[in-house]
Order: sequence, then C-alpha cells, then structure tokens
Amino acid sequence: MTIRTRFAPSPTGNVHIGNIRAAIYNWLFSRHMGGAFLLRIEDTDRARSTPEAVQTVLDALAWLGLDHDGEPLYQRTQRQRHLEVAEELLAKGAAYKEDKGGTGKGECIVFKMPGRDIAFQDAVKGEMAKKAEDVKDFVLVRSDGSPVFHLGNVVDDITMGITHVIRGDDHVENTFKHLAMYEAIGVPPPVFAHLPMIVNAQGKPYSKRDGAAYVGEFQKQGFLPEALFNSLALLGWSPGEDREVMTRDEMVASFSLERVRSAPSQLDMTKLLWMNGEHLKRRGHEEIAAGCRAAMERNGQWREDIDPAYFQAVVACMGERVNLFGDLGQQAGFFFDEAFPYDEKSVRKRLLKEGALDILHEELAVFEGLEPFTAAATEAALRTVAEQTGRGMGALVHPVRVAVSGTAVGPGLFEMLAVMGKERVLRRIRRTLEIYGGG
RNA sequence: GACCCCAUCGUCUAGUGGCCUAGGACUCCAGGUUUUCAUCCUGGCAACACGGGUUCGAGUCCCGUUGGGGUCGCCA
Repeated sequence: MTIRTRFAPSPTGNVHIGNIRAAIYNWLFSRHMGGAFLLRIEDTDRARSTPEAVQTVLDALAWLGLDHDGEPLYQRTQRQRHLEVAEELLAKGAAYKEDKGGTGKGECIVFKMPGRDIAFQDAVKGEMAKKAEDVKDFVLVRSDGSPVFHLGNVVDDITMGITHVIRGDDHVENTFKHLAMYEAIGVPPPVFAHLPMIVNAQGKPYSKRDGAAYVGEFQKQGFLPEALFNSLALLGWSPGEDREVMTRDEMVASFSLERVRSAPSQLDMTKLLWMNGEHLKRRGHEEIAAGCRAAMERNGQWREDIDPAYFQAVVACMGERVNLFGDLGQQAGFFFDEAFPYDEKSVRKRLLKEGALDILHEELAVFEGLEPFTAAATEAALRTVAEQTGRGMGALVHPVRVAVSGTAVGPGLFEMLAVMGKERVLRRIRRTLEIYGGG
C-alpha cells in the first residue's frame, strides 16, 4: 500500500507555525515512505477564503519546499459528494433529521453515534479509547443545507485515498467521531497521528501575542526556510542521535512517527536564531548577499548606487557576524552610507582619549602613501608604526576603526579597510579629524 | 463540571529496567585565541514534579496526588 498524507488548511490569510509543522510532518513522513503528499484547501468559509488567503498558503508551502503531489483539492468543489454521503447515511439509518437544539431554524442532518465504545491506535499517542456515552451525536449538514467540517473532512480524505492523517492534538476528540463515520460509510479508516501543540512560556497554545506566529513573519525577518523547517521539525521530533542541524534530505531519511513526542513544546527564538546562523554558513556568499540585499530592500536600507561587487565584498567581510539576513543592514550600514552615525560611547573611548587623534593623523599620513592598499599592507604599515613608536596595536587600531565606521565593533579592521578601499578610508579619516577637532 | 492527554536541566531533547554519580544542543558564566565584536577552543552552572507500589534493581512499569493542556457548537 502506498502511503498518502495530506495537509488540509483552511485559508485564513495567515499560516500558523503549529499548522505548518503539521504540514512538515506529513511531508516528511510521506517522503520518507516514498508516498504521496496531497494538498486540500478547506475553503468552505467563503468570507475568509479569498484568493489571496489561498495564495498565502501556497506561498508558505513553496517557501519551505513542501511540494505536494497532484493538484490541490478545493473543498468547495466537493459539496455534492458531501451531501450524497449524508443522504446515504440517512438511508442506512446512521443519521437522522432533527431540529437539533430546538433552534427553530429547521431540520439538520445529525450523525448517530453507534452506542459502542471506540478505540484506536494513535501513531504517536498510542492506545486511545472513549466510552460510548462520552461522544455525542453531531451535526453533519446544517439546516441551510451546508455540510459541516466533520463531513467534508472525512469524505474528502476518503476520496483522496488518504492513508495517514497527521494533525494537531486539538483533533483527538474529533477522531472518535470520524472513526464512527468511517465505519458507517463502510470504508476502513486511515492511521491517525496527533501532534502535540506548540505552546508559549505559559503552556498555552502559541499565538500571535507570543511573537512571530506566522510563516510570513519569519520570512520577512530574514530567516532561512531551511532553518525554520529544521527548527520546527525538531519541536516534538528528534532523530535520536545527537544531531540537530540537518538538511531536508537528512530529515526525510531518518523521520518516523514513532519518534514523535507526545508532550507539547515551546519555540525558542534564541535557538532558532542560532539554527539560522548554522544554515547560513552552509550557503554561498552569493546567496547570502542576495538574502541580505532583499532584507535591506524590505527595510528601506538599500540604495541603487550600491556597487554589487562592493556589496558582495562587504558580505564576505562580515562573514559569520550575520545570523539573520537583516543583520547586515543593521550592523554594516556604515559601509554604504557616507553619513554614517558616530557611536558616542565609541568616540569617547577610542577617539577622544589622549593622543588618539594625533595617532590618527600619523596613520592618515602613512595610509596616504600606501600602495597597494591591501589588508596585508595596512597591517604591515601599522605594525611598523607600532614598533617605531613603541605603542601597542590596540592603540593604533581603535581610532581608525571608529574613524571609518563610527563604531568600536565590526569585522577585522584590515579586511574592512581593504574592502572600503583607500579613497574611502582616507576621506573618512579626514572627515573624522575635521569633526573632532584634530584637523 | 465531564471526558481525554501530558510531565527529564530555563528552553529543545537523548533515555524503551541495570551501560545514568542522567548524555547532547541553545542560553548563561569563567578562561583561552583575536586590534574590537563575532567566530572558534576549553571548562562550568543546571533536570528525572511528588507519594506509594512492582522488582535483586526504576528516569524507564503500575496506582495515586499535584500541576499543565485539549475537547465538550447548526466553528474549523
């Protein structure tokens, strides 16, 4: 039997991380088993299910590389089938008509629970059982003739030939109802697996109030899709070796439902950030540059006059200081902006110390005559000055750093100078001397 | 309230009766490398919720307690 799983979101305009993790597990499981991963759009809520909302789901899946097999099934198109099945159940005596709750809205079709205890083997939670009296009859078709979630869900899973339903913990109670429906319809049920929820620090379901909760937000912040994928996959599942940073293929190879935990877990943003950095290291400089540029464009930091080669060099120079694409614009803005701000504390500590401006004068003179202006050359030049004057390298390095970047922290000074180029460095040092009265 | 589920360092987790004086990762702290920051290296802090059983032996099995969560719609 070929495994068939599905992701069945109702398009609301956002894709919650708990939801997308269910998609990830479905995808991982079917890819591991060599099966199919299908997509069903539960778009019966006409008001919310706009084309844009559907596109948001598609975009999130595409971004994370969760490719689905075949065309997505739009639940709206299955209405006839849903109602047919309801009629069949009515004919079989497995459902009845009633004005449930005495609302006065008219009769609806109600599913009759079989009056027997129901049990099943959950692929992650194990033995699950429910007493007959603990599951009540429920509505299948509303009095206005529209099918309800349970009907559509089960009927569509049957028509799609779903063999494994992997979904959130909040559906366990529904499973008893669904199981009874499968039996009444006369179709063997799929395997069910219920995933623990992603919760916040208080143990409540993780929501928008707790921070970034939607896939789109992580994307906007400059996270790598493989890092979010990796982190989410590890929330409730682990390969059982001490491996954490993994590629999609590695996860596909070692995924199994048996290794999914049944306790809820929290998403740790700090670790996500670290994970992102790890995945970033695995990408090439060009890709990182492209991502940083995209982030800068989003944040309004990009300027059309930035030279591509210079940008590329800056990215290489920043190296592992970048954990998030957005970091570059944040930490290395001075590379691109001649009017970069001077950090007050850095100026006080490195530039206004006695003698610092005099040193900067000397360095300016040395750099003016330096050719070529490479990292090795500037370093050698400053070492010579250090020997001649008997000063430590620190005393020479810091004033230059602040003069050209406005801050005391950043990449290695000599690489930084080489990337900036002689002309820019001289201009910035002169400007700094003018501002701080050394000139 | 009823029913169901869950419970190892702050967080993510390993652990399926002896290999556990409980391992890894993130964070944090200390030291080292470095011109700064970051990286990197070394070391450190830190957990089996509690109480009963079962057993020669329990983080691992059973029962209970406590705590947390989920579900009880003509929502999905």
